[in-house]
Amino acid sequence: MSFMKETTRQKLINATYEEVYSHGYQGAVLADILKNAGVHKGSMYYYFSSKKQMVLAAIEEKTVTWFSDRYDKILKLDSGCFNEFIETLKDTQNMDFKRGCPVANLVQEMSNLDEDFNRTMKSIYNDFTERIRSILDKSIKYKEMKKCDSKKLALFIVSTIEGGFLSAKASGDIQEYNITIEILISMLSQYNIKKEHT
Amino acid sequence: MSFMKETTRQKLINATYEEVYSHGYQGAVLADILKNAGVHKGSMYYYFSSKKQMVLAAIEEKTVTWFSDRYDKILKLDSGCFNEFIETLKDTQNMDFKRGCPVANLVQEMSNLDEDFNRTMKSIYNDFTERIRSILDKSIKYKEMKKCDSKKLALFIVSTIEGGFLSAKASGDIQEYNITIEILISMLSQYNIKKEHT
DNA sequence: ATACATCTTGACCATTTAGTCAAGTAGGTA
DNA sequence: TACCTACTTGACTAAATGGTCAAGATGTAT
Repeated sequence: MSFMKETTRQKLINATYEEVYSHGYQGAVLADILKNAGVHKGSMYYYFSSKKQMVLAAIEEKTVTWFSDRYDKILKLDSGCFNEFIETLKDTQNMDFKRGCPVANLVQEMSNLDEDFNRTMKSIYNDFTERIRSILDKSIKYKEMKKCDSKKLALFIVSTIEGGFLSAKASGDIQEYNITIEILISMLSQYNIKKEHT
Repeated sequence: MSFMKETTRQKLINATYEEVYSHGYQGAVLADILKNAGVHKGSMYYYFSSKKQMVLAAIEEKTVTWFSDRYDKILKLDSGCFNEFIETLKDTQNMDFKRGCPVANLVQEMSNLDEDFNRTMKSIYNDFTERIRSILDKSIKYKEMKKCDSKKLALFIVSTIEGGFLSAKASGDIQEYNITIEILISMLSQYNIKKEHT
């Protein structure tokens, strides 16, 4: 029962996330979500009060993990944080350059149109930046990185990642992301404190 | 006649651009465009075969100038190109951070959904990058900038600008654009060849 | 004046789409 | 068995929206 409840709700959350990631919020068609979830309409309205509330729930529950899956393992490290971060930046696995960044997509589409979306996306975007900042702070703490304004630098890094993501989506060429990251890394290397031996 | 023709068509182009800039393509409502343009529906279908074709025309005609208005004056310069470029990056006039970058918005929303939009946005985005590249090449030519891979660097700069634009839209804080640009400029300064006197 | 081409008007249509609802099913419990 | 709560079903509705069309206006050339 409680198990079934989770299953139906989770099917909806998953299908909603996919549909919105592919078509945006305004382009997401409820009937298609329901078809892909294998759930009937009335059943959906048992769990969610509206399409918007369901999408908001899907975004919050699925997008938060998008970045954390990627960067949280770094925060568990004590040493090697900086290098591991650089390596992670280069890793394009699990990145869908055709559809772009699910967070950026919704920021662009909805932030200026709906206050609830604005709040949600702002929070997710900010969490991402704070996560990067934590990595920088740890790198500084462990003397792997020169002191700097980590808040500003984190914002710069996030902007560049998102911009690289966008460039790749615009051109249809993953290389544009890779090149952007390559230059970002070369610029970040001026903050790197090379270890002679460890 | 030919004058009236331009007027009606131009009213449609302008209203379409505004509507799409504000609500995206999928959120743009034809009736609202027509109301704002002060043009009747049948009249619109005299000039354009569909909503999509009208939007595509509006994007092409209005967005191409978005960046060129901003950067073309730099290309007319022979010396001082690099410094002028840096100054222009800092200039946030005519930038609407609530609505974001009109090009980026449409890339995010439509590039993976429609081949015509994909082609159009790719072309505009590429033109922008090429324009930046020309500025870099000129700076290098006039020895205001160190030699570098201007194509890659231009892409990096565009990615960062767009990412900064996105960050500002996400947070609702123009400062996030300013900070991103500030760090970009400090990183670009390593390419700068300082003139002792001129 | 007449005729032709260039636009304009707004009523009308077909489709899509989010949301409602009353009836039904199933599992647990007394 | 009887009953209750938790959930499911799918037909139905109302509104929004892109697109069509036939008739009308306007201007220009002969």
